[in-house]
Amino acid sequence: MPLFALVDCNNFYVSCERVFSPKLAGKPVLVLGNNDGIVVARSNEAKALGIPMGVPAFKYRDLIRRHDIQAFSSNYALYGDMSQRVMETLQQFSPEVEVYSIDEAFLGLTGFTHTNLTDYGCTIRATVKRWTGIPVSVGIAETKTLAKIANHHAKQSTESSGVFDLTTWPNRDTLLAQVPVEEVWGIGPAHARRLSRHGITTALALRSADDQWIRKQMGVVGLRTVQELRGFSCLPLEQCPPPKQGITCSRSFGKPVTTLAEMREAVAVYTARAAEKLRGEQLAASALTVFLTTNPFKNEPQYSNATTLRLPVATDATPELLRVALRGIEAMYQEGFRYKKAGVMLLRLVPVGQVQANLFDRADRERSKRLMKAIDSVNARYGTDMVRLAASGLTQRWRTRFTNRSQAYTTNWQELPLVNVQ
DNA sequence: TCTGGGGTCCTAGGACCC
DNA sequence: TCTGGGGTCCTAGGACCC
Repeated sequence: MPLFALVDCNNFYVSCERVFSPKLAGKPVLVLGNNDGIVVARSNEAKALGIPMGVPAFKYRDLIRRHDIQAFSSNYALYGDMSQRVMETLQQFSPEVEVYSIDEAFLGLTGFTHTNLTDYGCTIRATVKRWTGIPVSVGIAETKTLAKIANHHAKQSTESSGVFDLTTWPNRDTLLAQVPVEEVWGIGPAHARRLSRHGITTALALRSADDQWIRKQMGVVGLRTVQELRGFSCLPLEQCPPPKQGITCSRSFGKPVTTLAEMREAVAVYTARAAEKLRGEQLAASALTVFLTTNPFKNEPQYSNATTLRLPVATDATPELLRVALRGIEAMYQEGFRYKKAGVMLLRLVPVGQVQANLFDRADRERSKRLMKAIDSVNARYGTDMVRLAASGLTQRWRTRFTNRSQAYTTNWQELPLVNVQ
């Protein structure tokens, strides 16, 4: 029988901040997303004060002040590095580890029959905490979907102390009856609404749903979820991540954009950023999508559009991608709207070494490769956008605001934490 | 003033092929 | 009155995830 553990970091971004600011322990803490706009992580204390996930921070400004809640800008350099430390620590506990997201990993425990799995989970938890400072929860079950539920239970219940083994739990049905259907992995708002209209409101009810009906309503994905709830594993461990299919860079604007000149600048900045990521992954793009949209939350004229364009030859050079992206945005841009967001997606990615040449290709690819390499290394050393194309403009407008970002404690020599020794 | 960003997979339908 | 069947590829849209 297959067996899985889901190891999930508790309030991950907040926990990363706390590792380097221990005085935040026990206090309400938030981490905010792009331009400090919305809440992307909350400590338990902040959850208890009633701050939901994903809400705009400005709506809770009074509450934040009243309870002296610490609100950090997000610091992805720090979170990415801390994540890597956690994932490396987990490697020793199983030969099969799937890094599922920045703060979660599935461990294959199939064959660990002579181990007390609850004890094992406690060892994992204690080791990760000691080595990285990050608290985690561990859920163990026969399928990934059930391991998710077990993990959720481990986090919520006080007596499970962060580890929960569903395989030895005597009254599974009682537990599944307490899990709302929308909390099941793979059931989003749309499915949850449809299911509840048919009286299916808990994980237990979903488990006993009719296969034909599920197949028709929710496709094969939904059917897999139901089978997984029944204990039949349909979702295997994916140990080597599949190659990336697309690279996106998009942003909401701090202030609405109302001119084509500004829109061109924004698109130029996003294209440059996406192209940088592309080169970092040693990939080239053969197609590109640009999109723009107005603010759907506002009661004003709405317009959104997207264009996909092909590159004659797959490329990773910013100037080439930029020419195409600007052509796309100019074709779509309509005067008279207040634009809220735009973005660029690089698609049909191929490894740089395997680019198919084109008979009519006139570009000097060697030269542009050297140019891109020079720009990337200058920017890596002296800071983002130190060197950039003129189309990106001279203002700082398109840079994300971080009013309260912590230091890159673990990835930048200039920002190492200092310790006073008496 | 202020409502995220970056992904994946599946399905249906159209175009096209023999 | 009769108007194929089977296959592939591509795209757009919808659903989900963290």
